[in-house]
Amino acid sequence: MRTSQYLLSTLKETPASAEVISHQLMLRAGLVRHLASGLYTWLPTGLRVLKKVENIVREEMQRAGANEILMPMVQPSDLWEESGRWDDYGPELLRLNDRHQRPFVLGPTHEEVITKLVANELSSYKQLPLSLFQIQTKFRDEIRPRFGVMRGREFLMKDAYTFHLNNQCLEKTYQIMFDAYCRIFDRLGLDYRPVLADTGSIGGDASHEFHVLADSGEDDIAFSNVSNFAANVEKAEAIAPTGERATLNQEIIKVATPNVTSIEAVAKFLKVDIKSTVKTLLVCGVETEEGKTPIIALVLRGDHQLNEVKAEHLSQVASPLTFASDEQILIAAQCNAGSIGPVGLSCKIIVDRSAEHVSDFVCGANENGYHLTGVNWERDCSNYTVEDLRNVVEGDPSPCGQGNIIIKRGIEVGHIFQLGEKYAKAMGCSVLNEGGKNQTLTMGCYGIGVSRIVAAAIEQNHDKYGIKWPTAIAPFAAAIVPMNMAKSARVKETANALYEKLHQANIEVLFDDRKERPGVMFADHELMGTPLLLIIGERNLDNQQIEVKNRLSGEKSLIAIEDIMSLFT
RNA sequence: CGGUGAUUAGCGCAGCUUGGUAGCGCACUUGGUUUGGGUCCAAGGGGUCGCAAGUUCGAAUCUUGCAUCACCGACCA
Repeated sequence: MRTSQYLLSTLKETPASAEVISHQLMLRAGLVRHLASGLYTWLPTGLRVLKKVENIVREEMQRAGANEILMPMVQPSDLWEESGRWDDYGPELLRLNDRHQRPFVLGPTHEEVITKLVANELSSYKQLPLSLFQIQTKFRDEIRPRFGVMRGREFLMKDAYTFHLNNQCLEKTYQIMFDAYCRIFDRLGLDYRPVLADTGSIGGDASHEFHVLADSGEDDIAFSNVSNFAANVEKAEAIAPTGERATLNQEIIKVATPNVTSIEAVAKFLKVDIKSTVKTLLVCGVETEEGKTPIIALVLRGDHQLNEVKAEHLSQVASPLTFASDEQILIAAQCNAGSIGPVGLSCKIIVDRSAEHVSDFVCGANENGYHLTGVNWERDCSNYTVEDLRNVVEGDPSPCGQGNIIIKRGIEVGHIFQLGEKYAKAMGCSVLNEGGKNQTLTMGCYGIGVSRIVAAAIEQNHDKYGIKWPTAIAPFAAAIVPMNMAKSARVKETANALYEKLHQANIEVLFDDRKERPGVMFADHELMGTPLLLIIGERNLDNQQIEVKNRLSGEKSLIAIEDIMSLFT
């Protein structure tokens, strides 16, 4: 490709709306352009990278035995009604009507379509297991798109679905997919980790997320500093403190704490360690048969954070997690949110394992402007149950039993899980088994955010000059950068000949034939992250050499023109 | 949806307090100059100042409403 025929749109200045480095560089290097919130046009350079990621994903899926298909993005609503997600999915699902006022959705995912397809196509256990995948645009009307293509509303995703007669078979395929994912991220050249994940509303047994480690990531990942344990903080168990609770030696006292509501302020005001306080959060419970919403108190140690996923999984707690309104709080505790405590509370009380381990603690008095000190479990409050409710924090013992937790940020680029029968049952997806009986299939599903990977790769690979693409996904293998081609016939001839040679050899090379000064060219190619610059100048032509600069290592070297192909083997 | 901030040329910004013919840098066009790290000089083109209403002789500037965008929280590949 010659720059004179190429849409090379680099920017010197960073657009003000771009917050994270990958978004800034994607705009500056001319990879994408913003159209509307969460919607981006991929320019030639960006599309080249996207296609490379896509191809690696495709090759590894095929190697794992999956068949590529392509499903429609626009899907009839009745499929979604059949699965129950027409009501469950919420406003993230973009719904639209066609000219006959028939309702459709823009596909955020394709479980319905594929399960229906397989229900129609398969009839015998002999056809199992079956793996299908597609690489396609998804649309999710995200509440808050951000960080460019990292969280767009429209994005490119690889979604694979596998179908099995039983769980053993599903587990086997799940492992094959797990391994395929590892190969994909290895080939992409990214620093990533598979981590244990919450299975979410879908349920099922096993689930892993694949995270690219980066400080700008939106997820917290808990690692063990000793073993290879890794889990999303949402999922990581906070194990119960060991040993006996310290013996109580204080009497319960009510103290005035005027206008002090937050737990930090209370600890400071009363001059106690925040670890000797507990906080009480009121949430909605599961609706009763009479249609009433009970209130449930969740009690955590003052310095700990509620893990909403864990709370939501409790059978008594409403899902999605809903905090009690101010009115509900007033009715349940006779006070405002800043003064609630477990003592004397009449609603169901669930105490976090760590909160249950403190003695002589401080908590709200269920009276505005007052807290209690010297409170103790059992003596002062006994009607409660104990659960794991909090987020793990750095230094906690690892749930694997080895070492302590450290926490790092990650960008979720893949998620695999065992779906079970949920969709197969709903969509009537079954085959005849060996005994000639109808048997519902069990499914797995496996996603990769292809466009997100592009952004994640940049987050992990850049310097002050621009992007440093891992070789496997660089938009071009090399750029030919001639010095003052307009003045030197020799440089021009050599550059053209070199370009023809590389082009003939199917090497993706960008020939910078602009009439620009060298500095401009260098800056642009470094911004775009081209791995190799082939610099042709009068200086080295007497020796039939050109200079090669490596973007990743920064090394410069001279190479004989005739040996140029050795760079690409 | 809640909180914060923004909206003036393709991009980055000034002008608004104190209303009076819309400006700077980059980019773009033309000519010259320079040519191994974003040269320099000159001349140009490009804006109904987010939209609407109001106040006023006069609004980018003051008032009100609306829209859009971004960031912080719940969603997720």
